[in-house]
Amino acid sequence: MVRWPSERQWRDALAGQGTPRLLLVEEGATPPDPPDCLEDWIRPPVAQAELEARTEAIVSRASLHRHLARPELDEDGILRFRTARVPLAPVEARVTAALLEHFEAVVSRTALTRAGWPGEAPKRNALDVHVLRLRRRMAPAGLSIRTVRSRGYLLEVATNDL
Amino acid sequence: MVRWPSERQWRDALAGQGTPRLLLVEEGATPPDPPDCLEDWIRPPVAQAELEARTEAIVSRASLHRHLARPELDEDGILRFRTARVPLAPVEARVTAALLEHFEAVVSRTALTRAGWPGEAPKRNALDVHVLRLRRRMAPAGLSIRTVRSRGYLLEVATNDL
DNA sequence: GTGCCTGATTCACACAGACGAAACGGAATG
DNA sequence: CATTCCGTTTCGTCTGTGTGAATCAGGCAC
Repeated sequence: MVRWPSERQWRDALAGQGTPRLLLVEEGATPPDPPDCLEDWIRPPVAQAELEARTEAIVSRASLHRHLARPELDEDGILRFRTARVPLAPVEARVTAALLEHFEAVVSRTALTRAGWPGEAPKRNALDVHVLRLRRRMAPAGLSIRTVRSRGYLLEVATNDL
Repeated sequence: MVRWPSERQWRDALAGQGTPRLLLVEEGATPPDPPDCLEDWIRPPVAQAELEARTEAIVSRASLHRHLARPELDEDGILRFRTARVPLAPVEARVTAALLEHFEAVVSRTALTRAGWPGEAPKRNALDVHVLRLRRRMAPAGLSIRTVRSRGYLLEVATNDL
């Protein structure tokens, strides 16, 4: 539940990660063009029943929309998740493929290194840097890479905690 | 625009064929669970602006939902997409045809080159320039060509990000 | 706790290669 | 003719990738 337009930033963030949202359109403002099917709006004041009905409706639509529940990577290095398409560079694509083979599970640094550089591996830091870059690329698509110290990394759907 | 629940049957029919619809929920009735993303409802009386905004929103969602609605290119080199018609020059038309065969997927530069110049290919930059020109032509029609570095290009529906 | 070691994060930089854009001139079209 | 089409050259920009160094963070020894 987001105020519009005063909380526009938050709304964009939610939209980016595919979370359903209900906008409370403030006096005089006009509702924005919805970026997906998981957005609705109301103009307060409004009856409790109306609010509940609309909430239910978007949630219901959300469940219809769970097509790509897990990210997929095609052979051309395009990562698809929900409605997002993220093009990945060659090294990043290979590393990501390794992470996807164990989605939501830990993959060791050595495994990622082998995946990313089939020939000879560069210095240790190269992998770190690629993980950093991957994180930035995937963030808008609602994915995140979590560090498991001294064990490896883990690819997961971004959560909403701050 | 359908009354609910008195015209339930009609609504079901529209839903069945995937037509966008706006329900006018009658006094005392509760809006139904939406069967898809192309349905919304309002409870009269309602302001004209509100009505227009909601109509626009479903239509906009409808266009997002046309994964199946792709641009088409006829044999005279006219590209059609959503009401727009864009005439293409011969080379551009062949390149575009190749892009359309893999709509929303990557097509390599070499594949595009083969498509555009069945005989002998010109220099590397010729393709770049044609892509540039194509981009300018298609932009008004709501299409865009995305670069996937070192892999090729990808034709997609233009998004409205900033 | 304090201090230290090690692993992780992040930045800034260097470079090569891939792309993009503009401008030019000639050929084709109507 | 006036346009449109099309290939080339040139040059500037952006991206992918690896490296080194500074900073941060967790955990262990004391």
